[in-house]
Amino acid sequence: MSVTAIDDELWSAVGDPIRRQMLDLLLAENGGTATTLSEHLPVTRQAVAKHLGVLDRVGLVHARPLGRERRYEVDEAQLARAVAQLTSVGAAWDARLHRIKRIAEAIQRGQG
Amino acid sequence: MSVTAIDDELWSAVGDPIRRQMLDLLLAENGGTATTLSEHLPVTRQAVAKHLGVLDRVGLVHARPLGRERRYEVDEAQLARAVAQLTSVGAAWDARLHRIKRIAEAIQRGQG
DNA sequence: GTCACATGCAACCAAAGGTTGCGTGATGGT
DNA sequence: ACCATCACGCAACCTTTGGTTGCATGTGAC
Repeated sequence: MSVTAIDDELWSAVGDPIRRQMLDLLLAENGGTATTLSEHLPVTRQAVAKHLGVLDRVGLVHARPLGRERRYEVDEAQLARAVAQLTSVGAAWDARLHRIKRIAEAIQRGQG
Repeated sequence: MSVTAIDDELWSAVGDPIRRQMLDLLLAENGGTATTLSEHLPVTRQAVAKHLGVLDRVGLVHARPLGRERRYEVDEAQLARAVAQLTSVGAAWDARLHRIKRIAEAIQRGQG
């Protein structure tokens, strides 16, 4: 199996900078709507709504109708899973880099 | 500054699943060309060449003409930087999640 | 009821990822 | 030296994705 044995959908969901900011905002303000989020972002409400759709589809957020609003909240378990995957990929690359470094050093010793 | 105080270009470079696989392959095989990489990937050589262009532009890989080939190698320092950023974003979200959990527990204690 | 506001929907645009086809330049065998 | 081959680069074209504007709908407040 590949080093990046992760859920590509989940990764690509957090791969977009706007979506990352949205997750930040949702965490910071404990939820929000397309309208409130768009006030803090450089894109329109409709663009935010589409991103919320993406995040919803991969389960990173959930919507709840609240009056005439549609309030979104972060699914903490799913975000934790995404964080774990980020960490995992980073760790894998890190391990490869370290292994390469060890091999390089071994060669150095052998030749030096 | 935002929690995701990272270089968006660098992130979006590793945000693409094909490019992540390419980095894996380049690390595993200690470099490669568009042709050799495409043999292990579900896309054409031309697509791989475009991705290599992206990775090259953000400095994650460097090309070196070698005979009639154009061999690419990972820039270890830059990849380490990318890994650090992945880890950093993950850590930030993780901290927020933990803080939320603590607050929730405090409320629980207060109400219980 | 009516006015305001938050959404939802549709059409339209631009950039990114992908493909095919073709031209070119260096390798290598004869 | 010659020619077939292999690796590349370039260009045209297609599809998806992120973004916009404009308009219709529904819910809340007064």
